[in-house]
Amino acid sequence: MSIADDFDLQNFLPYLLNQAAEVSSLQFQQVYKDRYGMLRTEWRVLFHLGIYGKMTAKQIGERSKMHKTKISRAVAKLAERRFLTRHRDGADRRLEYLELTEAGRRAYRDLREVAKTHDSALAARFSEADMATFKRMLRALASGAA
Amino acid sequence: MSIADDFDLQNFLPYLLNQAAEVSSLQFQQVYKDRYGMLRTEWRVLFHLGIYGKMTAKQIGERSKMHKTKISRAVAKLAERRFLTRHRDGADRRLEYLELTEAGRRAYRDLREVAKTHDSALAARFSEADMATFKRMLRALASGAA
DNA sequence: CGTTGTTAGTTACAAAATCAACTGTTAACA
DNA sequence: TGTTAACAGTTGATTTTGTAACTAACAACG
Repeated sequence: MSIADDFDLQNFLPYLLNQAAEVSSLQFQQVYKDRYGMLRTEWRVLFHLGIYGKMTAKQIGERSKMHKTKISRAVAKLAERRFLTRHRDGADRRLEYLELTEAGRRAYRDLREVAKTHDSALAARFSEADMATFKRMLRALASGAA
Repeated sequence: MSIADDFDLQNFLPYLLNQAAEVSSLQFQQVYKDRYGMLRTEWRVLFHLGIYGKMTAKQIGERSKMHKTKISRAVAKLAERRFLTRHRDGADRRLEYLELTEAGRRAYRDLREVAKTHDSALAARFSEADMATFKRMLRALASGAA
């Protein structure tokens, strides 16, 4: 096996996907990190609330597939920084509705524009048809179903 | 922004890539974790040595783009478990050549087969043409160049 | 030589992710 | 009701990662 093994890491999908994901996340990461001191989990929660409006931690978990402890901690930090507020449900007091404050909405709108620009820059490197195929396949892989 | 924001996370490339990468890594992760107690960094180092034969930590870093501290720790664990050996270069004693032991080669060959099977299963879900486009785009994104 | 800079790799400390156990609440049903 | 199970969310302990500073070795050049 020493020299010239026939297996190629650059063709192994999980490896390749991870490398592409890492590289493409980096630029955007610098923005939310430098500008708002956020973590990946935090901008994700922010975006979910920005896009869908008021929702519970549980619902965010279902949509994002993030583990509830990550969400709990991200929510705590966003609340601490006054980007969101929490209200208990009157009927079922286990539930807590999360909603962005005005500051949170401002941050969301700002980052959304950065995301759109970033996405366009990436998309511009490929044809529209290729990009459509690409996203369709990513969604299929992300959804998992064998 | 509350309801029906026009931005869609499912179209935002860094997010989508991360989700696809996470899902597609999971099955393989379970194998190297359960079967050999390895971490992601560890199987990567193992594969580099399995594919390319004897090389230094620096060279692994150049090929994999992993940070040298990750590699250092992965190498330490693999050495501890007798999957690889280290020899100092006689001429330049800063360099350390890493090489798989027989046990390391066995683990590599085993995991390589799992990887191949896993990869085929993923590939089988798409046409060959789509898969070629997909990998070409992933490589372009991974290589970074704007 | 000897000083300064560079390189390969490691270690120490802080930040973050993961897993399990926990609190407080509602639901089910004998 | 009372007891047990299920659920939303939090907390704590452990593991893993990331950042910086470090050690040991070589190189360049006065």
